[in-house]
Amino acid sequence: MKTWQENQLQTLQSIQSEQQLFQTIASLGSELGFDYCTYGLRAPLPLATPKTLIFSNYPTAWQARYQAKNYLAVDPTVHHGMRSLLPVVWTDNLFSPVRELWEEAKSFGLRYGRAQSIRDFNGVIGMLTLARSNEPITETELEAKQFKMAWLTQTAHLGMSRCLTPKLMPEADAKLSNREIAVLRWTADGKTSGEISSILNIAERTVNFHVNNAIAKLNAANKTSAAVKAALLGLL
Amino acid sequence: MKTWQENQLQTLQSIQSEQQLFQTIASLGSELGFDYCTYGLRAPLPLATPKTLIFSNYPTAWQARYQAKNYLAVDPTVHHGMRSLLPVVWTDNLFSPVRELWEEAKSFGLRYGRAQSIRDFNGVIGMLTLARSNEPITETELEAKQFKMAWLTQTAHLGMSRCLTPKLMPEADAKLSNREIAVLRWTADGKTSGEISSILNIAERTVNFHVNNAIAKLNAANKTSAAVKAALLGLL
DNA sequence: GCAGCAACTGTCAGTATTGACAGGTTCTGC
DNA sequence: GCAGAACCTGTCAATACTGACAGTTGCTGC
Repeated sequence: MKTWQENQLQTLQSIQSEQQLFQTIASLGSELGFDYCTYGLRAPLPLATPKTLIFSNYPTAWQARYQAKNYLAVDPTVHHGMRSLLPVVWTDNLFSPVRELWEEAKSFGLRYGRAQSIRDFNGVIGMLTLARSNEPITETELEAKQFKMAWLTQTAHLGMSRCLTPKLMPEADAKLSNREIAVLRWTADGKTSGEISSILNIAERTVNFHVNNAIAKLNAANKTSAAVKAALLGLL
Repeated sequence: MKTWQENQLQTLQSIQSEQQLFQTIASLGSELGFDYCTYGLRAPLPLATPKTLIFSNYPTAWQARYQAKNYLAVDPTVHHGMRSLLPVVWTDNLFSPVRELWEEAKSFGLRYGRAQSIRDFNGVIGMLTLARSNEPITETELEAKQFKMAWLTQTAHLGMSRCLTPKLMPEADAKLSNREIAVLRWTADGKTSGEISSILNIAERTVNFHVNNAIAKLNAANKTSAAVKAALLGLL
């Protein structure tokens, strides 16, 4: 017999389309008592212009508004989710720096919500928000549901990132050879080609050879970019 | 009134010594029915020689044995925890590649266990293992406790990494200026100083100036190392 | 007003990296 | 036996980075 969690997990892991996956997640959120559900995913690369994807069943008018005003850049829940794994519940205090966003959200019926983020081993961040219009979230309810919500955040992200990571970051499953990995590791630690050649007892030319192969495999512009990509993607 | 989770969280966040913290975590594990508890933490830097810390109340003889045979390098639970956020339950199948380790562990009374890892926004990985000698872990028990165990994994790591990150990676709280961050971001994406000077409309010399300041603040040997450190530590 | 910081710019010599030239060895799987 | 991969090595010219020289400007907080 499978546990409830394993069943849920298996379901979420077997779905191949991200749209269907989100529908399933939203319905699990609904079972937990939340009409609205939003899942956001942020790739760690490229660093200067990070890619963010959002799946949501919020009212479309609010989604449009949110995008038009670029609320993503100032949303305190997003800000929190970018630097903490702890769940956060929507409060007046949380939204105090951006009163306008908060008032507008409430006018669209988004009054009570809870968000939590997670970071996987490819460096991809996922954030799941569950929200509703009517009933405030009580301490008692939190106590009862916190675990399930955390679990849903995690499994939702596992499923979604499985679908989306290959599209957003094709380099994530580059196969680096052992030598390429070793050389990149030392490079990332700040060693020059000459130093690495001493460490590995090979010619400096060979070090550069492996570095260049890694640069090509990672579709990087240079050594620095290759080292950063490999490190962020957990290839080292 | 605070929820059970918030209380636990607050307790774990208020303790300052990592030893005391581990004691508290172990007793929470005990409440969940597991006599043995191990928490391992792995810093993402340096890449070539990563630092790992382990806190454990396993029999000391087994801990010594584990270290002597360098089982850390082959332990399948560690291997799993390094690349997946999913919990893993000890099974014969899991340990099939390293029968020796598994037989020895059992001889020390480590028969039934469950491990899960987590990765925070500094890139630090934490893994919590709960184990016991006598009673097998049933599906029913898992279903009942999975959420709490996941929660404990998370809060344990939050507390432990709060204590240990400053010691292991002092650069983690380096304060980079806005320009330093911008320049490092583009550097990490593979742009040369000349390209960045065009992007930011400043002289190439100025780009190098900011890069050098960042290198100093991050205690890095060169540009590449600075970019990798900043990226892995989430400073960008 | 002034200290301190962030941001900006210049030159120059020495060192490192990149890209393109052209190979050889060793091992694994079919 | 042979293809393919990983691993290894050499030279050379162009480009990029590093470190040390020596400043100016503008803003913030005391």
